[in-house]
Amino acid sequence: MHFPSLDKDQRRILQALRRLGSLSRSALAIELEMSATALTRLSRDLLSLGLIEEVPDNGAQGRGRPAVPLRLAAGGGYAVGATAHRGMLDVALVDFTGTTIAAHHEATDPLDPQAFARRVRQLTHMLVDRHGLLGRRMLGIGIAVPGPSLSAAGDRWSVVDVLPGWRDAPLRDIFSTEMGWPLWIENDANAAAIAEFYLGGLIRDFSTLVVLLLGFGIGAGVITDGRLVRGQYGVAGEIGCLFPGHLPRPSPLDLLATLRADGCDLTSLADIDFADPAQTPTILRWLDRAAHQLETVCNTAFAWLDPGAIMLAGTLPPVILQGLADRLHGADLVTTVFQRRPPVRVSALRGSPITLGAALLPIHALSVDP
Amino acid sequence: MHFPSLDKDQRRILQALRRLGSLSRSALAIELEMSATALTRLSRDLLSLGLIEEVPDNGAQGRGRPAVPLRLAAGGGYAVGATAHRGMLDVALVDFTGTTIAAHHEATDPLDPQAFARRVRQLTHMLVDRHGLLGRRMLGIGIAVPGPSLSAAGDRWSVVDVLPGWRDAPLRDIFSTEMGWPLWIENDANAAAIAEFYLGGLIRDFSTLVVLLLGFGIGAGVITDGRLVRGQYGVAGEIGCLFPGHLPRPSPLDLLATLRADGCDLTSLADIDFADPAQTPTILRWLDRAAHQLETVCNTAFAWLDPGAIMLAGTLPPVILQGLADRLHGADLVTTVFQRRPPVRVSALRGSPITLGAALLPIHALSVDP
DNA sequence: TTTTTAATTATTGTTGTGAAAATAAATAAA
DNA sequence: TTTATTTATTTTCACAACAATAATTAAAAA
Repeated sequence: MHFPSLDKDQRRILQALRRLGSLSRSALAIELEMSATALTRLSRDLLSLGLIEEVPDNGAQGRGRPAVPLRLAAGGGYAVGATAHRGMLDVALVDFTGTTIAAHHEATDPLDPQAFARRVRQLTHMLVDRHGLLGRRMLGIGIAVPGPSLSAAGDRWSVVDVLPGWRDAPLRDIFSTEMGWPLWIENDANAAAIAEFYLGGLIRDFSTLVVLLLGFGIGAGVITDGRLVRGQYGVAGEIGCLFPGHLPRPSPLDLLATLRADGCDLTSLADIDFADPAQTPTILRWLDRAAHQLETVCNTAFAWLDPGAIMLAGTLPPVILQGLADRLHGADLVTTVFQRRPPVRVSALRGSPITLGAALLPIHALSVDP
Repeated sequence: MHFPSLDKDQRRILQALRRLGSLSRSALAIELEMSATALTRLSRDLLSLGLIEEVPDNGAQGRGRPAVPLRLAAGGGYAVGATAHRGMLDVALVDFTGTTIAAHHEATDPLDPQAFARRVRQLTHMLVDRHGLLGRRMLGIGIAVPGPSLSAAGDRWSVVDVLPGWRDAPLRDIFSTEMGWPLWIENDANAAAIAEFYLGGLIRDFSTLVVLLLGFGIGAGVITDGRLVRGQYGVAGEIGCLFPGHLPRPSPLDLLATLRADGCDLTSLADIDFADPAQTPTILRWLDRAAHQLETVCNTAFAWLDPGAIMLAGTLPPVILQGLADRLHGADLVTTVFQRRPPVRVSALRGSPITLGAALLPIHALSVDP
């Protein structure tokens, strides 16, 4: 049922195109240090698989036969991503280039894994139908889950208690029997890291990065040398434990609680409004405190991992994330190697990086060797 | 000049033997999920390269043709490791299994990179001669250097100022012109991590680990999924920066300074003696403080990297390292996943893990794909 | 001698490879 | 307009690597 696995050289071609956009065969041959012959053959195979395509109408380039650039083909296939949250369900479809084809968001009652899988399957069928993808190649589905990315046995997940009925469930079995597609299950922060890597443009400049996900709790996804870091037991990046239990953590829920304690009458994260004069002072104060708490996180990330960038992502309004980034940017972080400024950025993705990253998991798996 | 690079499957065989000791061809075929035919061919090649050998006199095993276990061949080659310290120079030779053939330690005046390379070459020739290795295959030399493991340009090293004349020197050029052997240059803590991985037995149980190196400063080497983590700019694991500049760091030099401040008349680390009643109280006090400082380091290591084990290594007497480990072991670390105890251990290597790790670099390079 | 398990050897077909030659498609020059 | 030149890509071709199957040999115990 899996997509025929690709050659190492084919993978290298795809990854080069993902990083550099479009390149002619001869430019690829130079970039990847392969013979033109090999490149002709490999690109022919990838073309016939529909994973890449020739760029039409390419302008004048000087003497000689004009080069025909190659690029990833949107029609190379599509992949599905789904996120399991408390009280909501996100599904996204992306094409082979990573572009979003469709996204769906809905509020739900808490679902057990079986019900979740059934609903995701329904939604996928609906979206596939609506966007005319029936004939196209389905590369697989990625599911982002809050909690560690592996377990002792390798198939059970210690999902945090926001999802009743999920703890220690054999998610892989449940999902794959329910859906039948090639399946990837990943921690939500890791999924977000994948999304920022491929869609946030980080792949162009960096091979090592950290994504801080301020969601229901606080987690991090780590990529080094283009690979996800999961750790010995799958709990790498679980930085929530760095915050003492009796103190508030710099999460969106904490901001909400802070605002409420200050007398603001908010019911959900969506009500947070930096422009509201009643909220502004509290938010500013919270930003200072949260940034201060995150300083430690960033410092230890730099010390241990030396990422090319730290991305902030999560459910907070962009203004607020930017406020955190500005404060961290001005802070006295330890990354003074090579005189660079602390490269803390804010996610610029449209759509949930978690769900998009989940959808990219099947595509990522095509690009890196096992 | 490089050793002919090995096949992916050949590497897998070598790595399996390194992890499991010795296995028969059929056991390897099962372990690595390859056909017996393939295993015959691959092992024949490795045998003729002299990298593996058949284990003689293998006892009775029941009916059927007895299996002939294979193991790594000590005669498969030798590798050299050298460490550049302030005021001393370490060289070690290891065989292909990683066993130490010879080690040499000498005090020197501060050397510039050229003089260091010349001296290392001299010593290597001497040791090769003395141990009759002339006909054997030289796999290369690894050099461990204090400081980041890469640089912006990729060939210059920001070696810390303990080595005058080394900062920003093009070490790769200098060493390879001076010595002519296949060359690896690595951060000292990373080298120590390689040594603990292969020689400390960690490879048997873990693929992710952290080595804390308490040397002149304090650094760490990180291995995830069997690969060294270097980070975007080669400063991953440079955890010295986590300690505020105005406070003492829990390094051997700091212990020495603390002892002196308490009136003990010591001239070097070698004079530190836990059994000396004049020192014991100070050392105990220092242990408590140092362990407390290292708690943060361990916690952030667990949070970011989820290592299977954290090894303590360095120039301190084993009793003192063990004291640190005991305190960390009892401390309230965050690694309560799967109810395991914090796996903080003390290096049990005989010989300097830095120099041994440097010597293992050429061997490690044979085992992992680029 | 038979049985059992380990390891090797044909045998065959597939696949991937680089070098060199050939072809394609443009610009520059005559 | 024609021809030469240049660069990109493809084809041809001889060959090495490799895997899987089946048949064979090896070395022991029953």
